[in-house]
Amino acid sequence: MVSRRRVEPREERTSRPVGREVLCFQEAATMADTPSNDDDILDAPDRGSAEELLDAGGQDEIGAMRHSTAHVLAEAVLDLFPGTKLGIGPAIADGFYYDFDLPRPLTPDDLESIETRMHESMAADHRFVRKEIALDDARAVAEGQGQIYKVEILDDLAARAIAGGDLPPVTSFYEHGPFSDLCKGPHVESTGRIGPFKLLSVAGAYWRGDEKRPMLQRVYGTVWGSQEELDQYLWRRAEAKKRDHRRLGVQLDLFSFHDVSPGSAFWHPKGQRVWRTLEAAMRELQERRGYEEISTPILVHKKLWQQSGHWDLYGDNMFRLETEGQEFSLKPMNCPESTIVYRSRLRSYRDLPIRYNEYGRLHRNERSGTLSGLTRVRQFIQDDAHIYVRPDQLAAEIEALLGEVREAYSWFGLEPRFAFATKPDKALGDPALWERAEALIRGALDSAGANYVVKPKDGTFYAPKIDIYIDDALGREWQMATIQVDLVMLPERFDLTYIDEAGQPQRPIAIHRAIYGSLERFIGILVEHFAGAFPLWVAPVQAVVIPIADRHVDAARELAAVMRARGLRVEVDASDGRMQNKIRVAQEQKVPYMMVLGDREIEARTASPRTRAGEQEPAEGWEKLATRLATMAAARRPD
RNA sequence: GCCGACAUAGCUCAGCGGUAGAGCAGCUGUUUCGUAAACAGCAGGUCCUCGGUUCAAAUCCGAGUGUCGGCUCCA
Repeated sequence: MVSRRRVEPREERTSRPVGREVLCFQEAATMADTPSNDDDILDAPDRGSAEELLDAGGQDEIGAMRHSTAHVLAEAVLDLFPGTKLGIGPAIADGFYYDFDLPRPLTPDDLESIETRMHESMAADHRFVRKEIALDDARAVAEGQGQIYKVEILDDLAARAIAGGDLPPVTSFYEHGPFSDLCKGPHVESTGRIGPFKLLSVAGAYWRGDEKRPMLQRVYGTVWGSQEELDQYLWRRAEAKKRDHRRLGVQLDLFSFHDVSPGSAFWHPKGQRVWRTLEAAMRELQERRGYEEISTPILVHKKLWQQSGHWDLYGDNMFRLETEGQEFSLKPMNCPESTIVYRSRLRSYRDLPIRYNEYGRLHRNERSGTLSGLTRVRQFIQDDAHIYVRPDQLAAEIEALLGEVREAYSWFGLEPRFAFATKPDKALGDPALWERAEALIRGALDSAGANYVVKPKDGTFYAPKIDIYIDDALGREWQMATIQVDLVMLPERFDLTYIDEAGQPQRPIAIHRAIYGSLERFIGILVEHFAGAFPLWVAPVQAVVIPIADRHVDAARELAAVMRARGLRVEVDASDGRMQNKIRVAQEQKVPYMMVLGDREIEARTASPRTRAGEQEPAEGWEKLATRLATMAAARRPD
């Protein structure tokens, strides 16, 4: 079933505030989010209409309040910093922002005084009054006030009105107290109706998102209907900070970053154990599903990238180097090289599908400002695979892939959601091929019964794709897996063929797929999702044996050996500390099971595991216990 | 890359012109303990790097690097 409703950005939850949801001004809204070159995926006959575009977040009450708070923020800033030029101030998920061109950078102290000033405005309970005004008059007013950004918006509005003839040459202002702002509304009745709020941060933001335009200062804030909701939101933020994988990565000794290689993780033994466990699980799935693993060079001559199209379209993101007058690049993707293996001999229609998986080390030269822990890196490894199929096999293969996604995510208790991303503006290949690929994907999604949304123009430059999203334990959305159906880059550019029943060469279709995506990123997300308390099967240390006194250490080592013989990852805490302290340490390391060993247990050769949840399980014989835990771990359950 | 902030012991942080501190971790000793922190002592730092101002710089200024919050980009 095709989701024919317009993809509604408001429904997207993201892990950070994204200011594109709802915008105050027509042009801003148009620029930010409206697909201009639509196809039948979208059914929005009224898209572009003034009514829709001007809706400033007031579709619901809380949106109207957030937007109203942005106005009060602007009032306060204008009051405290005369001469401030206003940008735009929309409602966003969980709050609002306003962009300002200020005489000097804002500090955290400024936020406090701005908040104070805002409280005054709210106490005064100014009414929000809507004023209709002719565009020309509005422009004159804005110009008189030196509000150059508003003038720009009004000029654009006027241009559209003239060009389209469908806009009344009238616009609206909203006034409250001394403040007036170009705005469609709606707003709450008065400033006194605004709930508890808090200003959160200041950040730079280009005017209209264009890096060639001036950088404005964006103030982010949050506002809620009740103190309780505000507190809950702030708690969620604090909780997210506690779960931050960069923080837990240090605490749990999983990985570190160093300035000798910005954007690339150093994996410590425990992190590497997590890594290898995930990799082994995926390899097991892949072998079971008919994949064959390959391995290709990291350092590759530019002619390969010229052939694939990366050199032109992706070159800025590639690390290049030169030797003996020849230019090479570190590979940013595995795909072009998989074709070399494919082409190493003639392929028959009977050979397909061919499924090559590869855990290749990739380098992408991400801009320095975008690097962020494990979620945005310059070096990473994907659980990557390239599948070559006949056209008649495509639908079945995609269905199988959707099944793989569901299986793999069930190991972590994650629910995948699907999004179908179509042709971007900057794309390779014949538009007819794109149309065909998109139709095939939609058909496969439908027959797999997948529930999905459509993301227009969000495909890669060589393929439409299915992106898979999950919501983590804090309700944050993450993009994870991707399935890309490539009729262009690999098959056409590398002239791939197979010989059909009639002895004629035919073009295969290539599918690029990664289910974890980058292992780095996936582990980072898992750390945050589980707050570091990995499921038993993933935990770097699955159990710690805790001898009560020194005389119990030998027995503890024996028990550990019994458990290791069952493939469990077990450590013995033979330190000088007291048992209580050893428990505390294991607890802080989020070790799933602790086995306290004293005279009683050793006598009976039993142990009673304490879980990290603080539960005490009944005593069990060593062999039985080891077998039980090993069975649980092998089941790959999400707890 | 751009805007802003930050960078002090392994970790978390204090000090903010007079030459470096705490807690935890580590080491040593005492303790041998029954389900989330035993006690004592010791050791540990080119205060990110380079340059400048100053009698004197961790502290003020500039540049660089890295990190963080965003913008932008994004397979």
